[in-house]
Amino acid sequence: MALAAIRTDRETIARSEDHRALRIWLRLLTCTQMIERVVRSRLRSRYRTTLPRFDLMAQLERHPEGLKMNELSRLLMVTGGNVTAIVDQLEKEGLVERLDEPSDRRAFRIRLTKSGERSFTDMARAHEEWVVELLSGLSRREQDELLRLLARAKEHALERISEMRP
Amino acid sequence: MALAAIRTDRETIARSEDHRALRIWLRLLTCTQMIERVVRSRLRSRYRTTLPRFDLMAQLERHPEGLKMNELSRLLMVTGGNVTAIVDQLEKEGLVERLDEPSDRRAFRIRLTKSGERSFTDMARAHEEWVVELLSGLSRREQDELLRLLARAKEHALERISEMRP
DNA sequence: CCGAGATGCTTTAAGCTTGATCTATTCAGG
DNA sequence: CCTGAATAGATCAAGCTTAAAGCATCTCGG
Repeated sequence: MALAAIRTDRETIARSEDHRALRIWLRLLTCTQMIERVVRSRLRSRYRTTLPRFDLMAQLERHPEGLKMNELSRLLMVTGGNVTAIVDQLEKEGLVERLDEPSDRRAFRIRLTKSGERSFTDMARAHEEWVVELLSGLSRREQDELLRLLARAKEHALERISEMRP
Repeated sequence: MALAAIRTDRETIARSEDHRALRIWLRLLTCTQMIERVVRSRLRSRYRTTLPRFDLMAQLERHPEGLKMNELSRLLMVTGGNVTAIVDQLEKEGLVERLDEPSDRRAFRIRLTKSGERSFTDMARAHEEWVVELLSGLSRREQDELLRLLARAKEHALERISEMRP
């Protein structure tokens, strides 16, 4: 829930030029949250898991040699404390394992177990189907254009962020 | 954190047609989360508040006559239990008040206090500046096009959702 | 070689969120 | 008028998330 100050029904006519930015922001939020809600709900009801766990397993699936906690933290863009708790849960379910890192006794290397690999493959297939279906209303050209605009919005926002002081 | 199964660095060349949908989804997520993170951080450090509270106050600012809990729940798209906790916190800080609803003894009407109105006006101005700045890298035409594509993506996704079984 | 600073991971408190459940109240139909 | 169903809001357990603090370990410069 992260709705900005804007007219009663979200996407209404802007009061001024500046409101376009607020409307874009609001639409980004509602689109993202709508798809996220569907995905979260499906993962919970069909696989008894959660989206953060799924995402973490997705990162591990792409790195068969495993990832360190701080690498997971960076890739997933969440804090180390959060990664610790999610890895704890997955380890408890036997889906991942913590392996010692010989070159650094502070660190661990997290890897999917065999059970975790099978489980993830199953969920990933369904996940892709859901996302494809939810976004299938856009034509090929519209999808390409949306990708391009989101990429531009992101890179410009990143520029602004690096220029801003906290 | 809701990253899907996709190539190591997020926005890489799709393996197949279906991956375009995943890439769009991923870009939606990273754009949204990036802006959200900035806004949350600013609200916390400069105003000692949180984004959900800001959003709730935004809804109340537009309804001077107040809103019932279930109306807030619907507008903010979160569960009633969540609204209860956030209203509790804002009431404790003297920013909102719960008024009896004469026609229904089960219900309350939530309204901003004078203090809450002043506080919100202050934050809303800053919030709009931040969002405008973060999205200012896009041209006017690109912003219009992004709004249009997000609207189309949303309406199509809504259609799919209403057709899907849970 | 040693000490200060940095790093990796964990723990803690606080906040948000959901879905299920509970109590009090309202409403509609017989 | 009465009863069963629905509704409004609160509570609870579980999960995610952050920022800050703590401990163990590593690195680098003097």
